[in-house]
Amino acid sequence: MSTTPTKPLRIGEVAEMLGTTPRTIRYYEEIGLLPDAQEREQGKHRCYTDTDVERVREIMRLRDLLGLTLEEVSALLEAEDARAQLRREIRETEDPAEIRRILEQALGHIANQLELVRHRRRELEQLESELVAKRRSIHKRLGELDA
Amino acid sequence: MSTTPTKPLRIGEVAEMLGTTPRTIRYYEEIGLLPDAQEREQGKHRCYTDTDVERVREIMRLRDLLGLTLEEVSALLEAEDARAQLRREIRETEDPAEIRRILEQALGHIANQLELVRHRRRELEQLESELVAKRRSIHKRLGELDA
DNA sequence: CTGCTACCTTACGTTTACGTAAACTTCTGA
DNA sequence: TCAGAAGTTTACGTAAACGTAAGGTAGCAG
Repeated sequence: MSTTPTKPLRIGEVAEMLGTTPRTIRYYEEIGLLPDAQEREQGKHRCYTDTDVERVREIMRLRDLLGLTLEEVSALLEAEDARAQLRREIRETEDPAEIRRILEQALGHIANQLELVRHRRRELEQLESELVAKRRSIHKRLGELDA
Repeated sequence: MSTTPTKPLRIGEVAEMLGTTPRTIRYYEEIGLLPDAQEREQGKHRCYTDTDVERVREIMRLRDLLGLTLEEVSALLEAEDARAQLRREIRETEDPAEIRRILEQALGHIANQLELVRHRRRELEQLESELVAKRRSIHKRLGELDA
């Protein structure tokens, strides 16, 4: 997945890629949504991998599409965190029971997200069909106007 | 306003029906999203018809599902406003050309809303399928763990 | 080395969408 | 009629999610 050693990105580049601002990314780091990348020394420039970029994109998507607060996003993203942790632990041939526990936990978090997403989608579909009905009604009246 | 003479509701009832607060409804009125119902005299209680309730519900839905600001909602709801205006004008057997103009305008606003809704829905579906993929991947790894 | 640009930290400012409090009034059931 | 619940106006408060400005630094091109 992240096995491709891509050139590290600076905060401005990441921001532009995602249609946001450096301030927003720093803010996410500030509130703990993003890890202080690469144990940076004070004053040094932040640099990001494309895995980091994906995480920011995911944050913004959950925020926008589900209308979650950043705190709620933080809770939901525990699944990603668990998977990341898993990748680290797997390298050390960890106890299979522990691996199973982590996987099952991630599964639970993903189920939560899916529930939210599907609920939202149903609501949107409802709204969409109401709009279509309205449009049809108007078209009908326009037709009657011609008669 | 509506043809069914339902018992007028007070602000607290409306709020509870919609899972919100009186303050929110007053706020919507304050910023012009809701008309100051029924040319109320200073200090008298507000009262609402079920048409009014529907409007508030619609506002909240657009706000939540599409993530719009109240100002943006206001712009989108011009379609409803046009339809309401239409109903008034139709009673006075207005010029058919004018009616057609209003209808076509409402049609445009509804098309706007539909575009927004559909775009959102597609994004949600994308997110949903990614989640399903992740889940499948985890299940697969759990299966391998058993082997 | 020099200069320029993007970045860093700190800290206060801003907008949206209400929450909350106070002092008073309108309604409604007994 | 009258008490108490619910409503009204006015006005200040607030939380989330950044924006913005100031004063200094890192990093790279030449």
